[in-house]
Amino acid sequence: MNSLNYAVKILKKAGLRCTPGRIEIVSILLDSEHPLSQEEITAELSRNGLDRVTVYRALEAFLKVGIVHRVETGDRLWRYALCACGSRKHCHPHFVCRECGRVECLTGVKLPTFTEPKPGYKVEEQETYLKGICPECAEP
Amino acid sequence: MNSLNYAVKILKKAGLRCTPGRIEIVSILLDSEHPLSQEEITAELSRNGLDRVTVYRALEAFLKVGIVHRVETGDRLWRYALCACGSRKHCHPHFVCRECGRVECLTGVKLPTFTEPKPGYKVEEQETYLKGICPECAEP
DNA sequence: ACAGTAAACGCAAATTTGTTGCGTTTATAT
DNA sequence: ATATAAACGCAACAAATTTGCGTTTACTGT
Ligand SMILES: [Mn+2]
Ligand SMILES: [Mn+2]
Ligand SMILES: [Zn+2]
Ligand SMILES: [Zn+2]
Repeated sequence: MNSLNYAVKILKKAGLRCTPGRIEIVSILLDSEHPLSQEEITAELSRNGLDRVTVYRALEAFLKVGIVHRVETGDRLWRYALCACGSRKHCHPHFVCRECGRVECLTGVKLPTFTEPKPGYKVEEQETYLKGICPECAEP
Repeated sequence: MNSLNYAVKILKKAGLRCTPGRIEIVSILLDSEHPLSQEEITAELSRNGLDRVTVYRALEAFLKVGIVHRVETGDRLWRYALCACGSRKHCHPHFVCRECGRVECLTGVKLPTFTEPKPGYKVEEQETYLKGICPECAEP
């Protein structure tokens, strides 16, 4: 199944409307290997694409129903990726390259469990960011 | 030793000038149990406090010499806390309450080690945020 | 197929958070 | 005491995201 058809399926299952714009956003996220910002998504939209505001609102809606997760690396840019785990919660750590800024989902890596780091503190979700140098930016 | 005198010591040791403004910022951070944003710091400054630009520049200088660390919880607000470890790198996870938004340094909790999560990815620093409910926001 | 309705959209303006430029003041070393 | 670079204040700027509001469109049920 191509990513456009799969996008429709994802939206339907989430109870969202299948507008051409939202289908394309989901499909772009499906085809991307790493989390994307609004600007990166807008740049990949076909001609006569969507307004920025519309992209923001779509991503917010996707987050609410849990089909994407939001990656917050501290550069004040929000990036979004489709969830394999079907929840808006993070189920893997993320790698951030200090050289090229690229962000990557470390889907194969387990998160350690912090159930109650201090008495009375209930942990519901965990985010772990590993910052360093990616293979492409490493000295050859 | 009161926090004002201790602040002077910290600034001197870091090679920064001991201006009344910077002494007060360090002292506010010393007295705080949790990381503070520019706005929170400005609010605690004595009358005829500092310009907000000055506070930002002081925090940036503190970060550069490693006397504070910056906490980035994804709400687009940077918060700063004094380092026990004497480095700008994170040496403990942080807790974020989804109810009251309060951020806390979990100084007692060890960070797990991810040396090379994927082949070729060199990790230099790690940030871990635990999100959930703090004791004060938990149902009684 | 058709009408009603709430969701999605586009555009303009606003908001939030942090940055830059530049002239003035001040802490500190000599 | 003086020189000098660091620190400061103010105004303007900048980037990312949000809000308001009127219009369009996808779906639901005839
Ligand atoms: Mn991810
Ligand atoms: Mn901390
Ligand atoms: Zn890189
Ligand atoms: Zn709380």
